[in-house]
Amino acid sequence: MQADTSVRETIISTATRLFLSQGYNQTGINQIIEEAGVAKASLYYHFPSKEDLGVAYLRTRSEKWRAGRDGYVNEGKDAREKLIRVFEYRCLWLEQSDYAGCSYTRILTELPQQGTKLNKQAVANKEEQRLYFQDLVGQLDFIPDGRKNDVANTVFLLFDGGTLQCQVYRNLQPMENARNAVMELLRCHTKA
Amino acid sequence: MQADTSVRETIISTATRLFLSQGYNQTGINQIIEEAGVAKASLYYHFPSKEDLGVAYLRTRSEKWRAGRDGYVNEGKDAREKLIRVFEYRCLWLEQSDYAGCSYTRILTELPQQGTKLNKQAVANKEEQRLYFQDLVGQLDFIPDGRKNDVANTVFLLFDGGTLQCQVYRNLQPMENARNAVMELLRCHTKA
DNA sequence: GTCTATAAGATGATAGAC
DNA sequence: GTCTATCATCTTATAGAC
Repeated sequence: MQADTSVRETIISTATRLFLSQGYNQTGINQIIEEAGVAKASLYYHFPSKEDLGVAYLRTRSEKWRAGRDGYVNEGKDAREKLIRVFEYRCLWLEQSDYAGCSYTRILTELPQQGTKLNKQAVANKEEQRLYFQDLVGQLDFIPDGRKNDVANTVFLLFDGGTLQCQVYRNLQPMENARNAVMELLRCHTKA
Repeated sequence: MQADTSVRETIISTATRLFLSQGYNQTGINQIIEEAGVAKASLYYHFPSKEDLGVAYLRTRSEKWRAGRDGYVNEGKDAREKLIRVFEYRCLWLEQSDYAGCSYTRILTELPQQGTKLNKQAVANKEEQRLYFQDLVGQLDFIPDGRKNDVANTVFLLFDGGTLQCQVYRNLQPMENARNAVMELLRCHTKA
């Protein structure tokens, strides 16, 4: 039981490192088992297929993101501060992964075929992200109810755009630009 | 000479269709030659490797994008109208490709290894995109010079975010949201 | 649960005829 | 320039011993 958990987690963490640095399709099962130091049949004992390992990878990644994000964000004293802090935590997150970008988006781009287990998992993770921003913007009482959807959409666009461009340019500037744009967006709305 | 051009273009257009719908890594040489109706050695006569075909694909895609964009955008009467029209043309473009997203971004995500011919081509294409927005925003005379970089960055973030989310959700709503956000961003700056 | 050895098929690429 | 036939390698996955 202890050994079981350990091997399984070793495989996931090795796969995570390789998927993030090389991409899912460019990482073969052989490289994963070699660098994890386990036998091929051990991997297939814990995961029926590479796709199932991919699903476990996305789920683990999502749990870690949400836990880290909530811990950091909830130190903000109100919804406005919390929203800004999501963008600041995203900078830490991107730095930690060496600018690997968004794992959900990357899987969706590498495996565009709809309906597969892995594609569906990635879509679900992106949807969780969208709803998180919608919820947070909903708590901004200085924004009229009729404008909240527009603001939430714009914030989500800036978040995705910033994440993508940090991946492309391999530095934090785009995410900082996105955070600044959100701050200005909220300022504009207090004026209106 | 005539036949040469024709076969080469058939290969590129077939590869384009498959790369956009399935992704680069998930499209094998065998499928390309089969659907293009040419022999394997013919493909390797025109392109030394799959990567070279990938570079030709990106270049062709970029030429087509810039030609279509400029034709549509230059009907706008001033820089402000032109900027909005980029986002409107992007909607047409995304619809035409069945929401395939940005070919440059997708290649960068599928082949993150820096320094390869294909990766460098994609980075160059994205840079052209960034400079295009910088140039257009630079022509907006109602924006103070000191703010132009910030505005251009935000516009570029919304463009990339919109393109990505249209790919994920397979509809035009995110790009329309992005266009609306740009319109509001420019309105805010005229007020300030 | 973990191992070694192997299978069946796909991959990118080449040789040599025409 | 285009073809057929072939190559070495890599891919995911499984069988069966321990």
